[in-house]
Amino acid sequence: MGLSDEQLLNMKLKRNSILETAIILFSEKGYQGTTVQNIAKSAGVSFGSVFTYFDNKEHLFHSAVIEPLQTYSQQLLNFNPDAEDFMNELKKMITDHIDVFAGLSNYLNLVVFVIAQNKHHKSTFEELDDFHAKLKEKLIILVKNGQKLGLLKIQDPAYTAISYISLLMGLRLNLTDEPQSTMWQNFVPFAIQLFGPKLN
Amino acid sequence: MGLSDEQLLNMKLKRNSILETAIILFSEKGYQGTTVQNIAKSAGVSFGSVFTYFDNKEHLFHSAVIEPLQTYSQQLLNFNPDAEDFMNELKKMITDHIDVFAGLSNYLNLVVFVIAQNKHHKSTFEELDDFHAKLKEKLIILVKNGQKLGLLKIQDPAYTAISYISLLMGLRLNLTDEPQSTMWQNFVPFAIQLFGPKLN
Amino acid sequence: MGLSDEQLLNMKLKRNSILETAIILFSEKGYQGTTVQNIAKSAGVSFGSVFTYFDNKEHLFHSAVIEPLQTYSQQLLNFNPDAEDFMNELKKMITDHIDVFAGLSNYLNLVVFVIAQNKHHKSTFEELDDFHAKLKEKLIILVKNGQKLGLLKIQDPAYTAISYISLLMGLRLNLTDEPQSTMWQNFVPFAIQLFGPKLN
Amino acid sequence: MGLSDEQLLNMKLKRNSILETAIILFSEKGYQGTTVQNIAKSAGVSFGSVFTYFDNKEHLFHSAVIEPLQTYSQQLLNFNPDAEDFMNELKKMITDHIDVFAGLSNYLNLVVFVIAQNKHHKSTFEELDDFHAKLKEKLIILVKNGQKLGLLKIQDPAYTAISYISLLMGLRLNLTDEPQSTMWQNFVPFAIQLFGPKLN
DNA sequence: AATGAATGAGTGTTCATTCAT
DNA sequence: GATGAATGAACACTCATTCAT
Repeated sequence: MGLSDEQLLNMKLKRNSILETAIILFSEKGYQGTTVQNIAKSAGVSFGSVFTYFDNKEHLFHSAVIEPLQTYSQQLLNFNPDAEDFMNELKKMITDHIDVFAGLSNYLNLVVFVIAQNKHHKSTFEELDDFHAKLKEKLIILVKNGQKLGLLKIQDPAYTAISYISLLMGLRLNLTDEPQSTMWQNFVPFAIQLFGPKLN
Repeated sequence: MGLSDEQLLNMKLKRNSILETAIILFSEKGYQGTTVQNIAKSAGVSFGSVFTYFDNKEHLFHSAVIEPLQTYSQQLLNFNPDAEDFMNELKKMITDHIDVFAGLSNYLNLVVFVIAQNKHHKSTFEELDDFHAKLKEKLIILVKNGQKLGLLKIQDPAYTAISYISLLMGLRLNLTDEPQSTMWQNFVPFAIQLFGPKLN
Repeated sequence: MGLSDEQLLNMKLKRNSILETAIILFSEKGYQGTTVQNIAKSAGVSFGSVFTYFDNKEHLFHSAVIEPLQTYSQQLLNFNPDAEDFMNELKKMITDHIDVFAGLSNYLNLVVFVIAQNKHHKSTFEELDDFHAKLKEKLIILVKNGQKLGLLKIQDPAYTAISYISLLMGLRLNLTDEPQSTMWQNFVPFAIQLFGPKLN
Repeated sequence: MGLSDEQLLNMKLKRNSILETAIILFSEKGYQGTTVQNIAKSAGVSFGSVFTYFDNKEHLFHSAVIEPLQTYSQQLLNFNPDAEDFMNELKKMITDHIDVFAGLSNYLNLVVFVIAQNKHHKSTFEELDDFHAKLKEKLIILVKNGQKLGLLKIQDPAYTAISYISLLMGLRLNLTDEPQSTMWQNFVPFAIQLFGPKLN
């Protein structure tokens, strides 16, 4: 006997509720500082239900890090390195990226925990690292095009990409308290400068 | 009858050994992921000895974060915002800062943990934040002077300072694996660009 | 879906088993001399189960002292200070009290520990003290009535009550080893004498 | 080379200071609730010194219970069961006993702990029990004499002795808070009644 | 004799995981 | 599938005792 659609929907909602709660709690208190009980209570589900949806705590953590990555990954990779109107595309990309990072508040803490404890969360770290490599590669292509077009100064494209990503992550750490405010947009010009534009 | 000089020296060494081990382990596995037993074994002292030198685990963590801060703080504040040869001072400062951050490898993870879990490590966070504010203020003065001298483009000095610090922290996170290599120096030009120099 | 009736009954039995074991062990070895492990093993439950039923050791101790008090309290207050046949009521009360104290063997040690360490078990002590005050008050009324009726010699009713309670407690301490024997009944006449009866 | 008189005196004083502190602390917090560190600090001696004077904690506890017993024992046995003026001797004895118990405040807690935990403090308990037996025997002789002289009603002398000792101990437990006040003397008539005097 | 650092067994408590209902 | 009681390994911390100085 299969489950009714309603039941299936219900389960999906429940799983989501657990996952979202987990992201918040893990990001505030870390992996070890968060208990399964905490998550269950905050998510309003019974203790045992957490294990119905996730094999164990480590899997839950993994899902909390990796599942949102799909969305963010799309948003962050959503630029055209071969765009004709290069400078506009660059500005648009940076503006979009800043927007995404401004909204990441809880989630980025998770990423930082995984990076900091990469030996403990090995497979999770590797998935994050894959995305990081992908983003870096696409940025390198972008930079190379900008330089070919004579719109960016000549400087190492890989270091440019790393600097840029680092700035975004560093900002997220430094502005932890900030409301996801318009203030973030003020950093767009600084990010652009890292790319070495010949004219602003 | 007090303790002999030799004993006192020995105790100092022992305390140091515990503290340095704690920095490494806390930075690799976080506060909750590190056990006092771990630290004792790695430091080659008995379990009980840790408590001879530190009241409890929280105090040990606090010391692990705050005591090295004295050294780093001096190094990072060691620049002259009113220097006559402004551009040279700016380059020298950035080169020095990059050097310091290149060597921070384990320690910065600790800082990141404190920022990420600032509610849990409240008093520790506040001390870090004090230093951060101090550094920011001094950088702002520097930027203002550079702009007054006509050597830097006009842009908000506070945002400049935040961008710069964020870049340094972001780099440290992204280059976790890197040997404290000469590679780091390649990021100096990118950091300089954040300050908006009129001529490179 | 709640728990089945059978489960609920089982839990009740388990809680009781822990509590009774705790009373025995605490009374034999004191609060600090008894470990939670001891109690769990003697009660035949797992270590963790103790904490399923009692928040912590202090709460368990509190329950071990206070819960039986309800029963004993009823038994000890079960006399009529205004009875018409005064001397019979007095004798009946004393006989009953001696019976209760004869059966208290383990429990009274607990009470004694709480009194002796009243600063450490403050709230528990206060609850015991409340009962003590209630018993004393009711005894005072009884004595006053006996004196009004001309059946008891005139002596301070409060001191009479204290002497009587003290005798009961002192006996329990001194007869620790005694089987809860008929021997106890031999002390009834001595207790009566404390009340100063004009004719025996 | 022997120790000077001054040194010997000093050691005696130090040992005494430790012992007296131990009596107070053990009586307030029990054997397990008191740490050697506590005692050392309160006595104003170094931690290690405690072990210079007492082999271990158990020995210290034993001494704290047994050494004062010499004094109290003498005071409590200081009556003449064959006195000619029987009733006066009885009253004097009771008055003296009440005085001693009024002053016993801390010490009696110790006794109670030993009785309550007699299995744990076995040898200490036995020494206390010896004294108890001695006191009981002497009281029995006294009672027998009083009955022979026709001054006390006929009742079992052993139970009389036990009742009397129980009353004293019970009072001490019940009046823990009381200043060692004159109030205690008010209980003399009640104690006398336990002996069954034909005329008061 | 005096000191207090060193040690590690033992304590109360937490918590991920299992499993019967 | 949902629940939460049961379990015991693991943790931070305490403390009696030892011992070098």
